[in-house]
Amino acid sequence: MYAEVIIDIAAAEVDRIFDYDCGGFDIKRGMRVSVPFGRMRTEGFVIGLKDTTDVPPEKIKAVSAVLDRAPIITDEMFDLMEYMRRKMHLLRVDILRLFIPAAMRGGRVKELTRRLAVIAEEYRDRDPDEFIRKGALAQRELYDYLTCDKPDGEYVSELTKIMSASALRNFAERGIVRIVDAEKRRVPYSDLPASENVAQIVLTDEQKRACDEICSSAGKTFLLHGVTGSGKTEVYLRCIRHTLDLGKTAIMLVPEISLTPQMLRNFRDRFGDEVAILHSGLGQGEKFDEWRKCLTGEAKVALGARSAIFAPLKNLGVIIIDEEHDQSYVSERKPRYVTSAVAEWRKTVNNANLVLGSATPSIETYYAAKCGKIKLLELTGRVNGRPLPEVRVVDMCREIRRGNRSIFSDELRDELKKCVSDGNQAMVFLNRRGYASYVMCRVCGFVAKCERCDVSLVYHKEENRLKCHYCGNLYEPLSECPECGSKFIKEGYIGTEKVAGVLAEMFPSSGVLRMDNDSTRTKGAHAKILGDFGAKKADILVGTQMIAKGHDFPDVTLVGILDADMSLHIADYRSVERTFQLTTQVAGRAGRASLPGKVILQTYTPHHYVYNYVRTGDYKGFYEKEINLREVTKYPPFAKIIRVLVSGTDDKKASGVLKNIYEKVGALKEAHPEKFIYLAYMRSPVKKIMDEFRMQILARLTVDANDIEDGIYTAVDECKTQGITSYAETNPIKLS
DNA sequence: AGCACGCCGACT
DNA sequence: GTCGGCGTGCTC
Repeated sequence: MYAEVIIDIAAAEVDRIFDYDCGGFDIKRGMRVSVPFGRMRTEGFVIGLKDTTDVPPEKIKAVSAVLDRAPIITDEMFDLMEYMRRKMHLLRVDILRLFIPAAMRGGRVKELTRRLAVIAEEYRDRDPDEFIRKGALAQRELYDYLTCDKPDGEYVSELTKIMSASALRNFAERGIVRIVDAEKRRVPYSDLPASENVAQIVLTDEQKRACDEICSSAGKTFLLHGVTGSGKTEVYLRCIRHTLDLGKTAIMLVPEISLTPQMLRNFRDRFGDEVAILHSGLGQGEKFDEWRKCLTGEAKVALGARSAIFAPLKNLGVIIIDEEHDQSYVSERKPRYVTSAVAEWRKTVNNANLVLGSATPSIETYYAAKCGKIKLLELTGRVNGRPLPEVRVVDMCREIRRGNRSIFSDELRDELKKCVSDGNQAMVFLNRRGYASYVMCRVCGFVAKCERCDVSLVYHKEENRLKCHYCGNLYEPLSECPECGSKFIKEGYIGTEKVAGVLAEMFPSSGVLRMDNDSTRTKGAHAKILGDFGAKKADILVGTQMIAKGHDFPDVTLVGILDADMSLHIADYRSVERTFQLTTQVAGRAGRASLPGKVILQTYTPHHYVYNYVRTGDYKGFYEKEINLREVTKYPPFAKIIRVLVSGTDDKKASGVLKNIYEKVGALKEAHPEKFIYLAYMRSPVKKIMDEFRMQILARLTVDANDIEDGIYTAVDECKTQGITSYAETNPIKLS
């Protein structure tokens, strides 16, 4: 018997099938094996078994160990691997690595069955003084922990993190603690149905109709369009409940940021132990446990961020993607994949339903719904019947003309004062972190730039350093211009750090919290800031788009949006859409409970059409305007944009590779000119990052040009060169 | 990813 | 003469 093995090394050269002799092991497809590879020993995935091989016998080596007792990769996932390889041109290893938790790789989890420590029956209700000597504090602590906190036992691996390992060994030797096979542990099913009575929420007619539509279908895709507070989550929960009742399983995806404790509690309340949580905040061990619960069928619902779409659940009945338009569903790093494409695939093979939910769907999704490709379900009212907050658009040019040069308009300042003195809370949104976005000499125009990247530096006051937002490099702040020696240094656009400072001065007695990439560096900082604000330890929360999503603060009555134009003037066909989504989302934070909300949106282009639709909360109006624009200008969904990015430290070599790819694409255009709307190559808008020069090819194709799209991806594969990174992406979310 | 093979410059 | 630079190629 021969095993077809994919070696666990992420390199294009070894992303092939290697045949190994099974060596008498009972190997099944989907298990991992340890194999000799060249002069080393590596892990590999068994993707198939066969009786004969074409490889000459002298080359064949034997598997040296089997790492799993049972397959960890299901047949569905192997099919998905094949699909992703064809469609997205990814390496098989990279895909397989996405499917399993990191803890499984590199022998970090040696045994598939984990060891569980339980207090032995005969020691359970005895006086510990009889068998633990007086000074043995570690033993005493362990005994108390296992009898009181973990009467059902605890994993040895977890236990040794917080308790003395030697005390545990001592107990095990004396028979006080029994070490049992974790696989045999029964799930306590008993307490599960109890929580159903917590809240018997009565659905609105719209919610009920949406639930009925979804639950009575199979193999369909839905867009659930509903404003903030329209009760989408309740619809999701009901659909999942219904799916479980049918004996099927469910995946629910949310943007990482929305995985708040409330959300988790919601799911735990409804689905108890049947829900597995999968997200990056979990420790490796925890993640492994949750993932295994999915694989063994112990869990029926997987709740998590993007990567939870790969949860190893069998018999999927429904997949839900909440905040469908969110950028976090497109992976930016190494294996680049689009979550919705994976979801669509899993939906199809499982004959499951796919529910895309959003208050501000992406134009492409709404278009698909309008065309009848997917089914549109709408929730038009808010569950509490509360009107959407009033949005006031303030012209900042007018403020300047009137002599107000501060970052706040008079109206926003007055409202902030009123809000705080009324004992309410406010949120101030600015999508730019740091203190000042660039530092410029007023005499000669010198702008401080990063040595390694083609971007200007941002001044961070707390650190008193100039910082590069691309590579993180820090520089000494400038007191004078290094070019001309002048002391007239001007600070550019303000960031959240400065706003927080100004507000702290304006409102010395009310706390001001700041939430952005810089203030949430450390683990748990996130939860702390939100927790403090929720507990009203501060009256004002300043932040970037981090504050825009999924948090309910009942006492927030005012939302200030500074410089809403920021995302508007980015040279990108989606910039208007993004501005609409972002501002609408931030605006939705105001007035969620009993108090009415107000939003003050500051802009230098108050007459831009997008603000009209933001003001009235008119998604459909915005959509109509935008879709017309896309149609006449031939942008998605009426075209497909392919971007090829090539980068490397060697500028010449990189541009050589780009030229090679461009020639191949040019040949494609020659053969099918009617499929190309646009084709060009150029330097990337950010010419250099981390000392790597970046250049790109942009192609705009007709929507039916799937073959050309694949041709471009193939051209990129064929031009892979040592030391040069290159990749293609379709409808990229950013173009920098 | 590793590691060997291989073909040109400055050292004991 | 040899030690060693890292370019290219192979691993069932």
